[in-house]
Amino acid sequence: MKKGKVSNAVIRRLPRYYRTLDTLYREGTVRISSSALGESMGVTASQIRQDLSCFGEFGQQGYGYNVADLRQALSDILGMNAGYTSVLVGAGNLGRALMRNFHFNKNGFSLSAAFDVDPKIVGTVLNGYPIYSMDSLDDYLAEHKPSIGVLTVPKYAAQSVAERLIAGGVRGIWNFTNIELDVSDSNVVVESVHFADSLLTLSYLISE
Amino acid sequence: MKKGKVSNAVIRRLPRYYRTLDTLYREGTVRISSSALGESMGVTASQIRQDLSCFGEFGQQGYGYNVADLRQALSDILGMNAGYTSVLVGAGNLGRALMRNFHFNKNGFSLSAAFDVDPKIVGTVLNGYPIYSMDSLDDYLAEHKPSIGVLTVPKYAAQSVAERLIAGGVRGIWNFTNIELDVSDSNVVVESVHFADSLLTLSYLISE
DNA sequence: TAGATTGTTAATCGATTAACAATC
DNA sequence: TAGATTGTTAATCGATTAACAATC
Repeated sequence: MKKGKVSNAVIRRLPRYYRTLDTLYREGTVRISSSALGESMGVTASQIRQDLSCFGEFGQQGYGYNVADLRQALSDILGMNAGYTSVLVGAGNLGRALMRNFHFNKNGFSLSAAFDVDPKIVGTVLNGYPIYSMDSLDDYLAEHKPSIGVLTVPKYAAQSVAERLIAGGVRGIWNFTNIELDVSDSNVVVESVHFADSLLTLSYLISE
Repeated sequence: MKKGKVSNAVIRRLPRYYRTLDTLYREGTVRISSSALGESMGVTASQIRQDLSCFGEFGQQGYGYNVADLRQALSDILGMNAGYTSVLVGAGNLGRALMRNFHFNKNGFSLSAAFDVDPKIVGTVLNGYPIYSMDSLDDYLAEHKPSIGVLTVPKYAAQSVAERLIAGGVRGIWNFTNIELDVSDSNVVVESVHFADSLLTLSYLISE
């Protein structure tokens, strides 16, 4: 779908474009110009037009962008309609918080199952998601071939579980553990949510 | 403490420098050169030296950097030793996951209390942190003047709670809600953890 | 001392912004 | 049509990398 080399800076802005367009769409806004969109997001109109031009032509001279169409285009670009599937490994506090609160479906990912070592929760169902034993992870991966694995295990288990996920064929790991995963397979993408980095950035900013 | 204008790109790299140095420190590494550090982090030695030069001189020609000293310097730069305090608002799944698993102290923030609307948990203590009623939030802020507020409330409550935190004098908000907070006070910093943006970035990357 | 490695200046590269012809 | 706004090219700005004198 994508063409040419899209810079990381652009890629990181795409979700926010989508999110803003989605809000406008839900509010019933029909059209918006790059300058109005830029104003509302605190970026320049030039940047928006330049960024979008990496993927095609979505606007119309003299009119701007149709909100519904651009939202749809962005969701396609982001792969939200590709039918990606996911499994979650580690149904502790954070894993359960994601299972209960995070809208996987709204973001294009169906979550099919969770895995944990704790026999007290293995076999239960949380918010509609079954929790299976870690022992069955590898067989499950082989059978269902999920696109990504959500990694919410304790730190010490992170690397070994990541390797099992990769051996099982996932294409991406959504990493919530605070370690740098050592992933040699260059076809597997790791996206990390580093809570501590975020808090320390805030700490720096309030220190200035 | 900081001098001059430090670019956002540099600021965002600081926590990772700290994290890497901390790991080296715990492993007992005494000294490291910018090239060795760069190699292990996947960045150039030039960038590390250039970044650090924003804050002072921490190395020694022919030797490199003393790991313990540089780690300490980074923690100072990040404000980890400034005695910052925090409160958490919204003790739902995510809030409780943070209270149980996130090491506030290791990151220089003492968490003094949590607040929630649910009468079933108000008055309880979780992992040593007392959970108080939302009704008492404003008085608590006035009395204790925490540095930051951790915002883990439901979406619909986010903006109004943020305003109460700001009125109560916090200098920063660590925002886990998926909305763009409208903060007019330019002295208050908002740092957001956008789960959906992170997952959508991963989605894009595996689509390539 | 000789070798290593810093901090910093200069060169390069890439990303953002400005400008404008095309055109709805 | 006239006004508005795009997509894109050119100009600017900023960030990264390379080079090297200083020096431990």
